[in-house]
Parts: sequence; structure tokens; C-alpha cells
Amino acid sequence: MKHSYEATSLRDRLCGSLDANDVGAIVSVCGWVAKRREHGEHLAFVDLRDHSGLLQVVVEGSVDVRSEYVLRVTGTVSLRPEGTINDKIATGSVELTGCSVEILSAAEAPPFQLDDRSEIDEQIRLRYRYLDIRRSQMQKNLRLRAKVNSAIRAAMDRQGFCEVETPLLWAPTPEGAREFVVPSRLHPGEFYVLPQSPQIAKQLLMVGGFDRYFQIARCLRDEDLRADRQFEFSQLDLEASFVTQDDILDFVSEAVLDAAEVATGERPTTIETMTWQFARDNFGTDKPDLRFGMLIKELSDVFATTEVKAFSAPCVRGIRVPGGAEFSRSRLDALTDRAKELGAKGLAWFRVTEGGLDSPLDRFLNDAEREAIRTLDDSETGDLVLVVADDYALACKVLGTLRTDLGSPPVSAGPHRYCWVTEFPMFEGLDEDGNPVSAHHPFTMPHPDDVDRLESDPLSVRSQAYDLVLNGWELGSGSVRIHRADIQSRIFAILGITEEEAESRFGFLLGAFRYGAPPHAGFAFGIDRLVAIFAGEENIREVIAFPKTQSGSDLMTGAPKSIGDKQLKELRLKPQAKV
RNA sequence: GGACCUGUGGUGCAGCCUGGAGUGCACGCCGCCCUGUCAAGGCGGAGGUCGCGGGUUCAAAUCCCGUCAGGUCCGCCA
Repeated sequence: MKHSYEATSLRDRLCGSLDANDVGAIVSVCGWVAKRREHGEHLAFVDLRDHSGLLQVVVEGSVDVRSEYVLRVTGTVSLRPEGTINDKIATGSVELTGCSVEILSAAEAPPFQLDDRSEIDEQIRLRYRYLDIRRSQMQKNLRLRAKVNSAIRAAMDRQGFCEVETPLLWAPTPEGAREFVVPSRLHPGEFYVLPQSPQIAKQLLMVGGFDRYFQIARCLRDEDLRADRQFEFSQLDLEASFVTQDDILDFVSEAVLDAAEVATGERPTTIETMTWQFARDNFGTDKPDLRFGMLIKELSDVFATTEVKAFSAPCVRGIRVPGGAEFSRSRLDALTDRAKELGAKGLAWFRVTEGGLDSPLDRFLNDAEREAIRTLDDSETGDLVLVVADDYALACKVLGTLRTDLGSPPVSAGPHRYCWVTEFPMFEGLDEDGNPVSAHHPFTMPHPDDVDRLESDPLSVRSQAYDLVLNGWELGSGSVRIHRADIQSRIFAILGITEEEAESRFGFLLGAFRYGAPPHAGFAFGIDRLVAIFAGEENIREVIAFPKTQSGSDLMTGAPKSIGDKQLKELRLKPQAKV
């Protein structure tokens, strides 16, 4: 089937699109030389590659082309002679014969082979990213991303959302993530920042009467990089007025499920919902991976009056590791190190054996304690039980992390398990001045049932904030926003933000809210992470055309780089010498 | 800011623990041969600052210290 986008002035078809139905057609194709196989001066085969696939070109006579030469080949689509059909490629039943070959561009030997067989060091790939993305895996990933983007746009459009672009040059609003700073030439000594998200802009759009806004927005955060974090990333950012939390969950679900359908061919039937408290109790984290069990079990009651010093703590909890009794001592030591890295004082391990428990701590346990551990989560002989005793938050963090370290299937293997996590706490902990810290952001609406306790017991107050989680990755979060000045003032007061401070930091937003702010709520989720999971990639760099390294360098362009004195002078900037 | 892993012809690896001549494997590259290959095949060849610096030693790719780059993680990411 010929598609309109295949044909151009230079080519008629894409290499990978030809098959037995095209036999007899005289076509021109363009692409790169993937492989050349010469048989003396009378016959040569060239595998021509474009993003659609490979096509074997038969040249009668010799041909002076090398790998990665760019060719335009005109020839007849022919069935391959019997016995020479190649099942491994989509076009393997045909080949191009009687060809004339035009060299559009010669090429040096590439620094690495562009086939799919070799694992190339990422450093090399990133230095020659323009070659790396010529490889089929990267073509696949980036094109998948484009499909996801377009499915999301279609879903938002269908739901009546209006796409509005917001500024990249924004005002500093010191709060949350560290911002990238842009010096102003016209106002020397003053700065713009690149937005960590369009949060405030989209709330202003609500005030402005765009009751359903969305944008596939670039967000920038100057924080340390990780496998799932780049300086710049893309979010589906949305906000709607005259809605509740449930409306937002519906809007987002629609977009995500559409994207999933386009990406995987299958529309997930459900997105589970659980409260933040439930997630923490059972998974030890606010981003639960539902693909496997190993839930965290409570042991605090059993050890409430324990003689075992290591277990004298407000919270004692454990997980069962199926088959973990086989772990070597060094592996168990590594787990203990990991627990300590996460802040635990130690990690207690118990091999469940035929006779009971194998553990250095076993002899200190009384019968009830031993029985509770031995039967934790229906443990059987051959399992391992890991126990952490600490305060609740740390026990959650340590066991939750060990759970995913030990149980999480590879991204490419597991099913896709989506999950809404709701009723996040309004505040998490206290800052150095003793003020509660916003868990989401200071414009988040408290849970209606908890508003009374805002002042008396702020840390117990739930918010109307929610996260979307996929396979243990936080895809995004959102909240119902505060649109009433009285509640906003109370929140600022609790956070220890004075009126003057609030005015100087968010004045334009608070000002806008004085002119008729509709109740509104919104959400944003990371497209890089979503696509990475769809693509079966553990690392979002694999779905980004030109990513940065962990230290924030671009190995291709060499960024960041110094700028010339003239530019510095113009911006009135004076770099300090490196220490 | 911190922990751990990695760095050896163009590429991917082995060699390092237990020091002894830049040794090996696969791919690629160059030349010649080859009329149905498709990870083509045969013959020949070129290609190295063992990331960089210092130390130990008669001798360092190998051991030690430092440093740079890449990765994973902790901190950080409202």
C-alpha cells in the first residue's frame, strides 16, 4: 500500500514498505547503505536502509559504495529467486533489480556500527547522537514518542481542552526545585528563570476564562540528574475550572489510556485508586509498583514489649522475599548496606528454613516473635524475611526501596499497572524554623474533612492532591487548587509565609485571584517517563533525541560552554574562577 | 556534597585478583579474490599515550594515591 507521505520528488517509496504486491513496479528509493556484499565484478548486494526498514538492492557489476553512503536507487521490484528469500526482514521476499545507483552523499566509516547487534557505550552514542538516532531502536523510540504525543493531543482536543503556550522566560519564584537562570541584557543584573512547570501560568489562564487548558510543556529544573530525570522534560500540563478531583482524574485517564492504546495496541481496562496512606502502609512508598507482591507487613504489636534491643522502635515491619533464603552472606551484607544508605540503623534478615529461622538474631527471639517472623506474609521454607525497626517513615522508605530493588521486574517485562494515589498529606515534616512544608505546593486545597485541623494539627491534614503512578514510576501529580483568599491566607500563615512575603513572591497570582477566580484543579504528567515505559526502556535518555549526561553535559555540542567576553560584558556578568 | 561500578586499536570484550615484551577474541576498516549473498565467504594488511597525573617496584594495563569522563544510587527533585 502506497502512502502519500512516502513519495517525494526523489523517491517513490520507503525501503521497508515494499513487498510481493509491488512486484513489477519501477521505483526509486532513497536511504543509507546498511551493508554491502560484493561478489566480484559481476554482482553486488546493497542493503539500503531508511527509517521504515531494509531493502536489498541487486547491482549487476561492481558498485563503489561504502557503509552509510546516501543513495538514490531506481530499479524494478522483483521477487527473489527461489531459495534466496530472507525471512528475517520484512521486505525479504523481494529485491530491487536492474538498478541505477546515484550517490547522493558519500560517508566516512562511522565510529560505531549502526546495526542492532552491538551494544555501544553510551558515551560514544551521545557524542555521535546524530548517528545513534539513525539506528532502528532509536527511530522506534522517538517515533513512538511522536505517536504518544499525538494521541494525547487528540484526547485533550476531544475533551474540549484548548492548547495555550506559556512563557519560557518567567519570573523567579523561589519555591521548590532550583530554577535555571537567564540573565537579562536589557536589564543588567536582573534575571528571568526558565519555568520548572507552568503551574502559576495555567492558574492564571483559569482566571482568564480558559476553563480547559492543556499544553505539552517543556519544564526545566536545575537539579541533579537520574535515570528518570533530565534538566528539561516534557509534561502534559492541564488545568480545568468548575471541576472536582474526579473530573481531573477522568480527563487524565482518558489521555493516558489513549496513549497506552496507541503505544501498546491494548487499552488498559482499569486504573486502580488507593490512598496515600494505604500505599505507604503496604508498599512503603507513594509510588507503588503493583506488578508484584512482597507487601510490607506490620510487626509492631508483636515487638511492642520485645527484649530484642534491635527491635525496640516505634515501628517494626517486614517483607517476605520469595526464595531469598538462598542469598549469600555477601548479598545479605549488600542489602544491609543499602538499608543503611537509606538511613536505617540496620537490617535484620531471617532465612526461613525447615526447622525455623536461620539468622544471627534468632536466638534473641521469644516464641511468639519467632512465629510471627516465620509466618510473615505466609512465608515458606526457602524464603527470606527482612525486618526493619525504626520510625514509621524510615521503615517505609527502607522496606519500600528493598522491595522494589529485589522484586521489581524489568521495565520491558512486566505488565502496565496504573494507579492513582489520592489524599496526599497537606504537609510533610517541618523546616528548620519549625514550619510545616508543603507536600505538593502552597496552592493545594486541603481535604474538606480536615480543614478544621489546619492550625491545631497541620501534619494530620490531608490535601486534595493526587499522583498517577505506573509500574512504580511517578508519572505526574496534580491537585485541586485554592481559589479562596481566606484559605490561601491560612495556608501561608501555617507555612510561615508573611503577607509581605507572599505578595512579593506570588503577588501577581494573588492579585489575579482578587478579580474572580473560578474553582479549578489540574494535573501534569511526564511524557518522557510514560514513553520510556511504553518503549521498555529503563532510562528516559533512550526516548529523548538529544539528552544530557548525568553531570549535565551534552557530549555532542559540548554544552555547557563558556561564552565570550563580549557577551559577558553585554550581560554585565563576571564569572568567578573555578575553585 | 557522598557511595559504588566502568574506562585496553574505530567498536564490543578478555587480560587486572596473583606485576614480567601491547598478548588474545569478535566486529569494523584497507587491499586482493569471488555471479545469489543477506551476521556472505577466502587470503593478506593497517591500526594502541591500556582515560590522565603521580607513587611503589629491577619491572605497572595489572598494586597504591589523586584526577577526569560515563553510568547507577544517596542527598536533592514544592
